[in-house]
Amino acid sequence: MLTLKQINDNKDEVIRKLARKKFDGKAIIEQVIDLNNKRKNTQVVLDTNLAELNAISKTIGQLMQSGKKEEAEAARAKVAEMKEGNKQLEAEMKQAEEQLNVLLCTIPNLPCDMVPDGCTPEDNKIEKTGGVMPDLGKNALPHWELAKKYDLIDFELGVKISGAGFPVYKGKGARLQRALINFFLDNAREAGYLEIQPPYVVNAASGYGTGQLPDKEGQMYHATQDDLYLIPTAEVPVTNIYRDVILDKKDLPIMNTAYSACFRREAGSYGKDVRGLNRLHQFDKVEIVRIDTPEHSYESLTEMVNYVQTLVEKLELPWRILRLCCGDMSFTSAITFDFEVFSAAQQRWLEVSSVSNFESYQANRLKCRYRTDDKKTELCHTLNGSALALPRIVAALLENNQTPEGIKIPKALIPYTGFEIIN
RNA sequence: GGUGAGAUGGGUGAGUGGCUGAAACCACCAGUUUGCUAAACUGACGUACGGGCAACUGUACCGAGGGUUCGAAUCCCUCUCUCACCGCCA
Repeated sequence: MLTLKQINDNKDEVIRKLARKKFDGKAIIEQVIDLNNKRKNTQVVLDTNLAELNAISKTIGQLMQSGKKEEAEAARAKVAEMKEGNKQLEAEMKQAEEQLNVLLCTIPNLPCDMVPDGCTPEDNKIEKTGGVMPDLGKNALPHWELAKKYDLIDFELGVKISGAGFPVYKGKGARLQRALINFFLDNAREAGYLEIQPPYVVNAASGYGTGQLPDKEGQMYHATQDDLYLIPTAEVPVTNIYRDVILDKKDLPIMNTAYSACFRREAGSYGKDVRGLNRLHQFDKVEIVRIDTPEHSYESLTEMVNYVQTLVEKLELPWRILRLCCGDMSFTSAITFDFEVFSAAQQRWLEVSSVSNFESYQANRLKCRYRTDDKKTELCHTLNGSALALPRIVAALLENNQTPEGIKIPKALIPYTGFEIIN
């Protein structure tokens, strides 16, 4: 969430930036500022009262010890009535704080100045493209047909065991999954990321820390008996490592990577958009996470985008980078670059990565801070990106590399798969 | 699942009603000494929200929430978590 300081100091700018994100913040920002002022005024009175009470209590102790009973009793009576008023003030403080918190949670992050205007995916800006579009001729098969033909993935079997959106990978299909995970993790490690193996279920505090809760509760599977949530991405457990932590500046940027299975309920969509591997309830992903100083976070973002680019290049897929417009970005993001690869049989671009800088928005909820050179604490910036999500990569690999002889594995991946062709 | 013990500052750990925002030690930071390093010595050393131009200062926080009391880390209640032993088990 935004900080009160951000809102107080730059009210008009905040409202203007929120408007770019199609969020009418005028009323709510005014409300936040009023509420905060009210809270401050109440605190001044309450603190003064408490200071007086503390002083009197101390006096009573001294009077008792020196045996001045009557004076002590008199002071006691005085204190009793003061306390009543304080109860009221305390309740007001608490209420104001709670209301503030609720309001702040409903305000999205501000888009940074480099984010283009716009509302819909059509307004996203194509930043960069690369790779070669394959020419598959007339009889190209979509990946779900290829998966069946070569017995790589069994969607119906998944339905039997779990439900739609839980495919069963078999044989070279399963080995391809494992190869990609290792390939991505090894690359991340070589790029300087520390590998983490996080828990796949998290508590409510973690869900809140990264912003899945309280609003997007429905997106996560919830194990109600133990009140734990299945993670929708490794971002949740990994980022929460740094919840309520004050980092040393010399340890920044923190660079973590983690593989995890990801679980998403995602009710709603149907049809060809969700056919095959395009959208699943369970999928595999390697995530990269960075925690950095505000001064350096945009350099980190560039490095992350460049790193993801190396992955799609090594996989020899046609790719493009989109700079998302204000309206298409997530609630918590300040700027987002999406990576898409072209899936040639479906003839469509598939999103395989989303790299974002959240600036201090997430860190404020997480209370993730670092110590500046002058020993002050300041909120960190958090960033993350997929590197990469497997299913759509697999879809594109299968479709783009199909030949009459079989499906060819890109060179960089062969050491990981142990085979060069699926036939 | 059963039984017992516990939760205090970056760490170890003292503290059973006022002199404790918290001893001591370690770590970290600044300085002195010293060819360098080390050692030794001196000092500083929690977080948040306020007030003040500032020096500085108020309040809250000893797992969380409530209660008793003029006054709670300390007493009472509830919850959460951790550890140990037993049982079960990958």
